[in-house]
Amino acid sequence: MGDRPERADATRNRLAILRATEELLERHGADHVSLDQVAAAAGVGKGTVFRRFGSRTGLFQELLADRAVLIGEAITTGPPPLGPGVPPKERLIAFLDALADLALRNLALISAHDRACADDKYQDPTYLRWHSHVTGLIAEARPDLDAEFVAHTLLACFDGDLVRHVTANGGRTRLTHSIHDLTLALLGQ
Amino acid sequence: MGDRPERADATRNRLAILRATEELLERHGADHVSLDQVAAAAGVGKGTVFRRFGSRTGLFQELLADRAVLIGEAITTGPPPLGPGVPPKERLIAFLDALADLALRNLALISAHDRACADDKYQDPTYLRWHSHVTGLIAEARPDLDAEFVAHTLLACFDGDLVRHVTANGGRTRLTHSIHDLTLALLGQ
DNA sequence: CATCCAAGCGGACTGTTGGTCCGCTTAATT
DNA sequence: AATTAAGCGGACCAACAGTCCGCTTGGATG
Repeated sequence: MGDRPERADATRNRLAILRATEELLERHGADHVSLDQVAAAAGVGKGTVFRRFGSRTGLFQELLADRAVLIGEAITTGPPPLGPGVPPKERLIAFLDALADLALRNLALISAHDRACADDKYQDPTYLRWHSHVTGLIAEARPDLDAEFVAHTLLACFDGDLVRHVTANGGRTRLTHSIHDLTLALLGQ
Repeated sequence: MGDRPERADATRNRLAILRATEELLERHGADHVSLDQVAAAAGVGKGTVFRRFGSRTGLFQELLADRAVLIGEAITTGPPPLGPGVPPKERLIAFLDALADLALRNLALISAHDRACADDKYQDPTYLRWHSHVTGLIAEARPDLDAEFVAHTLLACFDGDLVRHVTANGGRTRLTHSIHDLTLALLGQ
């Protein structure tokens, strides 16, 4: 394919946009971040943002994908318990712990991503990867359940608003404990 | 309090707005329904919509509250298994079945409501009522779990997009069966 | 029935935002 | 140095939530 390498200025701008978006998300809430602001903060024109990311949704998807790279590698080729080689129950718990960690460290991004992908949540590559991983583990541990459905339900635990709401009173330990208990109850024992 | 009764024209317009909203939701998808359209379809001015419902969110909340009245009565004062008088497990399953029914009959409304309440999901009176009901039943059946958290998770099964996605391949029976199985697994057999 | 007035009305108007367009600039290649 | 397509930026557009205010009217009063 004629996939020319990215031009130097394009690379510079792409990184500036991603960094600016993160910073704005951090500073203002998950809402209240318009693409005009992003463009201004990144020191580029609005057109540049849209040419590269296609849409608001695309921007947040790519940003989340970026933050999810490490987990993605860990579950496919990393060592146990995230990587293969342990019973599904342990592996699922390890994965959910990792996700909780990611969610807590990127709360604003998660919320913004949720809202931006409201329509086509089931098209987002990152979500799909997570979903298929969880589906596989559930199918293995509890073949009697509708693994796909349960996987969606489990991933719903990381909804930005829910995470914020739960940690707001109970802190991070409440979140991880609750998910832990929920998962064990689900998988039986 | 000086709560004058609603003026006749106000009543007429309120009903027209609610009916128009339902019809537009039905016809077009959950998105693609602007309040300008609603006002036009109802044959009233835009100001009238906002005076009565306050905001887009308010409109969808009130519409959902309307559709949820019957279930609300059934769980507080109705006969078992929705009303009191049976073990929590049965009562929870009956409630979730009723919700699934409601969701399936009002899919577009549910989606629109979800999106409109994205910010303050935990302020919506209808959601709160459902949540506290489910929380109570779970606390009774499984005192070892974080009932509030699990209740949020269970109610996430009725996310408009998830319902659409699941019923799209598997139909209504897949939805109810999956929820059924999930609940039983959670409550321990 | 005539009068009155506050509740109600409607639609023009505003501010914000996601997304588009197109003439100009520049990185990279020759 | 010349060439050219990839990239740029910001003016522009359309859609939408929400506000405002001068006009209308339901219904209460005498």
